Amino acid sequence: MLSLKVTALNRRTLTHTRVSAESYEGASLGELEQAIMNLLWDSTEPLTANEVREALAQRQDNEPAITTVLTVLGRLSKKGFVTKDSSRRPHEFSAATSREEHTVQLLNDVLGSAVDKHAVLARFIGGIEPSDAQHVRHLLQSRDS
Amino acid sequence: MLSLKVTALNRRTLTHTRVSAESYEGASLGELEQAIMNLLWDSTEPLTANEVREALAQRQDNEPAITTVLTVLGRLSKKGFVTKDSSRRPHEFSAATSREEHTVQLLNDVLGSAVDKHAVLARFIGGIEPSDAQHVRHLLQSRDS
DNA sequence: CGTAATTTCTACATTGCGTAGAAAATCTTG
DNA sequence: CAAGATTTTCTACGCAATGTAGAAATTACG
Repeated sequence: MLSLKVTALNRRTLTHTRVSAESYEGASLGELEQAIMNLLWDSTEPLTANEVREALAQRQDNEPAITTVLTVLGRLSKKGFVTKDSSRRPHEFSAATSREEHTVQLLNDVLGSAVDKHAVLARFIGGIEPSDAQHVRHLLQSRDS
Repeated sequence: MLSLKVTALNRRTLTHTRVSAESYEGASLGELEQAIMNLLWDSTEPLTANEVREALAQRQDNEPAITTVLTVLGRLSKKGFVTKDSSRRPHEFSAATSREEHTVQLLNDVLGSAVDKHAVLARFIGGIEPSDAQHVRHLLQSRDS
């Protein structure tokens, strides 16, 4: 997505124009970013920076400074993963998309990058657990047909 | 490098349960890394660094210095994506796994990181193209028949 | 208004990748 | 075998992303 256009410029700009290649990388998050997204996904309500911070501490991870939490939340906002409600006083943050949607996005990005989609699907389907296979069968039945 | 030791100490402080969606990040490659992997995947024979370099030039991409190619090949080796045959004089490099295997690995990593696998599969299957759905149907039939 | 909470701004350290020169190892050839 | 050519390793830089947080600005509250 974002990465593709820059690639073209890369030829001229030449050296030192670092670009994250694969589209699914754009969706890959750092450790703290991921941890925070998990909190937001797990919460039905939006969370404030302080609530996030406390939740992180509770989880026995580290307890980052509140500014750290805000910085990361800001970056996640900029990336479109988080929505910020600045109208409320302690600003409230929530996940922009559901966890499943996000995961599906990753799956589609990966599959979309496949040269031979059929071959990939073949191996993928061939390798999933029986219960999952059964599940997929049902899904396909109740799909469009 | 000096930094390595320090890094280890810092890591200890930050230690997270590096489980979650971490794994597929290890499989994400930079632009040049990806380009080189594609060359190796496209080639039936192992390639030398110079062959890789020339192929990159041919593809109208840039023509990196041979040392650059070797550096990247070395990194890919270290990551396990590339196998190096040092017994032959210009060392020969080949992809450690097939492109499909690699893609499937990515898919499984993503799916493995899913909290609610069924929900993810539901959305995923629900969203694929009809032709792919058909393909998956066939795959499932001939699966554990 | 003044203090406390909150948010933004700025900045530093580390890491991964693209990049490649310098130096070392190895090969080729006369 | 020596000297040049080729190949490989070592070292290092620039830059972007991320984790980290202090300083400063903003806003809320008594």
